[in-house]
Amino acid sequence: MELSPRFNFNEVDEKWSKFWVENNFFHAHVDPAKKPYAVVIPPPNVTGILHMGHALNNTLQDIMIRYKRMRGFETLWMPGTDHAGIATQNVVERQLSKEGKTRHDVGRDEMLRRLWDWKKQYGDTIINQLKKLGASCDWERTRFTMDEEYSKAVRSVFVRLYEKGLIYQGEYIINWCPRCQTALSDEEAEHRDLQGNLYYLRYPIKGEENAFITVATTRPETMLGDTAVAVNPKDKRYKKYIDKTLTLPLVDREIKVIADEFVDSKFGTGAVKVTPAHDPNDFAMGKRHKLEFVNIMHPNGVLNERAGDFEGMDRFEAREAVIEELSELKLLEKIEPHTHAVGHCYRCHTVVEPYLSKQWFVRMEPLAKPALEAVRKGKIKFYPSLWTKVYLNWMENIRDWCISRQIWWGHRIPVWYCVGDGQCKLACKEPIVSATVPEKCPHCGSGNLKQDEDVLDTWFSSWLWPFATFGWPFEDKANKPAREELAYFYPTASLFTAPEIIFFWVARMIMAGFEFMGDIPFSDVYIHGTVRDAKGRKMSKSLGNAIDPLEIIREYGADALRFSLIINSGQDLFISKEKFEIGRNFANKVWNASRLILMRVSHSSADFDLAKVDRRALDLPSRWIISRFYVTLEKVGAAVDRYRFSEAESLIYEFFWSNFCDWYLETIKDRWADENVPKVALGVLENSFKMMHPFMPFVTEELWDKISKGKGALCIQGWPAFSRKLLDKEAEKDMEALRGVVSAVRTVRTQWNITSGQTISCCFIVRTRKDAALLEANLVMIKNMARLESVTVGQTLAKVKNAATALVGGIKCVIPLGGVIDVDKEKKRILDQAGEQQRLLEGLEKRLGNKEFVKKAPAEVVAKEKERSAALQAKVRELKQVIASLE
RNA sequence: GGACGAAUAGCUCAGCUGGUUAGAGCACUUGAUUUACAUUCAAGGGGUCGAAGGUUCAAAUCCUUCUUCGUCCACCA
Repeated sequence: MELSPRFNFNEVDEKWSKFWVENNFFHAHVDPAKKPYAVVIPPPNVTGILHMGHALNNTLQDIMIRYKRMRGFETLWMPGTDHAGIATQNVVERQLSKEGKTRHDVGRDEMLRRLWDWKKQYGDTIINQLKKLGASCDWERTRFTMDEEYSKAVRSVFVRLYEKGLIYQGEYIINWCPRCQTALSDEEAEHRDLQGNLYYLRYPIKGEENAFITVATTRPETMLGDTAVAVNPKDKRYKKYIDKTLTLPLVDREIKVIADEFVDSKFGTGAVKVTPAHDPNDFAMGKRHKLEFVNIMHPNGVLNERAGDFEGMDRFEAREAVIEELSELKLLEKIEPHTHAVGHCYRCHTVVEPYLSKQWFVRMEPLAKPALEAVRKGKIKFYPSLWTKVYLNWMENIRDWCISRQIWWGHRIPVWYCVGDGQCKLACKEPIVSATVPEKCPHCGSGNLKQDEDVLDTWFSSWLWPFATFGWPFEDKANKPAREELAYFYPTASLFTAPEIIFFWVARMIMAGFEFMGDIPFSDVYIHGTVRDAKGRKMSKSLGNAIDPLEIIREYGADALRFSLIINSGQDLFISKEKFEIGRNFANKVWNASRLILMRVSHSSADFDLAKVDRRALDLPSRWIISRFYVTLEKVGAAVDRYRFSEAESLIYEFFWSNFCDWYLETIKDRWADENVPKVALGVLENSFKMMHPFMPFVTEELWDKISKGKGALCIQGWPAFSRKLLDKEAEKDMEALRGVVSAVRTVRTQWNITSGQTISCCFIVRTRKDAALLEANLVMIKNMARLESVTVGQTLAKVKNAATALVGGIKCVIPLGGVIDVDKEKKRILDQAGEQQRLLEGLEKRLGNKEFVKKAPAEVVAKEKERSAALQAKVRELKQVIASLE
């Protein structure tokens, strides 16, 4: 069979991703004979296009899922997308604005129609891209957070929590995005340090000439909504002013000086302006002191009628204007530069406004309790474990969750208000909370009901993902199979996500799991690093530093993308395009090694069972490579089990490239006619495909298909079985010795600048029969690997003039070089070597002479050191003799 | 302000429970190639393991302090 000299991933990738899906290999079902292993995908936004973060996240999941599938688990990888309320609405609003319209121009129904159209047209984009990556999801189950069934779960959860008293409505200061014109949760407001100013404003004291209290603020425009000035009751400077009346400049409102412990006397002037409607702390103070709440702003950030002359100005415009006017009135004392953290909308990056409005909230403390316990007691484990503390710290200080959003794309809040038809009584003011559309008001019977305008936070649906994707709460009683599936696969096994998602999603899923399923949603949480550019900046479209994974797939192949990402994924990844060469080169190496074997080996050799072969019939390199394979297999499995994916790949890389290709395949080059050699080569290759498949599914499936046709698809093969008996310690040790000998000869070759045209011979001088036998048995291999013309093995120290020498273990290589050798140079080299060994020996002997060491160190350490010392002594002796022979 | 992490070759990092002469990839130098692969092979140079103390027979590894970076959280107006 002919293979091209390059791995043409372009011809291969699509073929297999189609093949896997068409053959339904990834469809999971209840199988009592198998253990379940389920992972739910972090649902990407429907607006999403695959970026490096997705590529990393999904490759990790795919490795684990493919690995577990091969290990005999019934694996389910549940895919789907998230409706991403604000993000999606923003996308469609941008389309609208190209037509010169806003969502309010077209109205809610038309806007929703457009949103669904958009979803139908583009919503599968990222799903298709995940298929290109090789993700082995159960695609039949692909869910969307706004599927009808899923939406039922969301409404049901709202009603349940409301009935439990865990959902309430109230007027509070929330994070408001004036551009999106919606409330945001605390997590959705991203704090960034901004260079701003601290403005010192003077508020005149009523009835006193030229007397002021100076307050400091970063947002001077909010002074228009001030309803008090607060000082610390212990602050001696201000004691006399407490309860005095001030005149609020520009709006001429009379406000009181109040005393509140919250005020930090050391900051600013020690006196704080209090704006209860525009600042969370002031809001609390306002409640404590029963102050008036003056809202000076429209939802779009433009000042309203309460702002007097400033009405109609944007908040930042007003800031300038207020300062200018106060300055003219000589009421601006000074301006100091001041850096402080300012919240930004996580979707559009507009500066968030603390804004007073009526919203729905979830009471989190009761939900957090079991979720905290589960992690504290280790029922849920984080990998790496350091994230445990981050999680616990947040959960211990959890605050209520604002879940209403003033947008249209999402799950509409299942609350209705009785508008009444004349006969309405007081009771009808109670909202009607119902999972289904109520027909009439339960109090007055009126059918004139109006649903709450708001929708729910996107995360209020995604926190149900691990069970709502199965069809929970199964209101359709006939849906028995789905119930069984949930019972079988829940709790799921592992969750793979990025650190910034811990609060948004992971913590909330754990809470929902306990609240609605009475159990953890998953037992392991693997937190992977962030993908950054070579300079360490986050990859982002706006920075223009993003590398498109699809471009890498086109140019280097999906396996190259996957392999390169994972081998760099120990912590945060610093990625540039060249980083993907390692994966491309490795996939190509796998391809070419297979090509070599295919060119020499007939397919009948494929039935060779590595695990059952009689080792005694094999040559040393074959025994060695089989043992190396099993050592690697065991370590790779252990690494994946511990979520150490980059380590697993390094092991594979080292084994396949440095051991199998560079040594084994090289040693057998002239021995394809031997009985066992082709079988071992093919056997190791086939088993390597299995071991490598979770990491590089495409190239391995392609090669498996070429080499092992008839055994079925590689992706559903069993993981090679391991047992200690398959290891061959002796072969490993012997082969290491011979590799050292070969390397030593090669070094001498390079050092003496011996080109390939020149043939040299080597004499090995050994002390033990065992070494002699080892060399004799492998002379051909050594000759080939070290490119030697002739080799002899002797047991006496030959006195050879003009010879380069090298010592490996107990074996001395003597290479007569005739005229090429510069005796002085060689002498110096040997002397240097001897000096170094001597130093090592002295250090060792000092340690061995230390009674404490001999007494306290573990016996095997002492034994090892003694052995080493003996070997070093022999070596030093040898080197001295070599020098003598050069005299 | 709090919490957590990192510092090892020019660069990116591994080094897990203290125990051979601290490793890998990239980059660099030199050489090889009618041979499966130049997306290759071989050989080499390059390290006071951030600093200072301490514990120990033994420290890159454990402890303390410091320095420098990073991440997350937080209402200092």
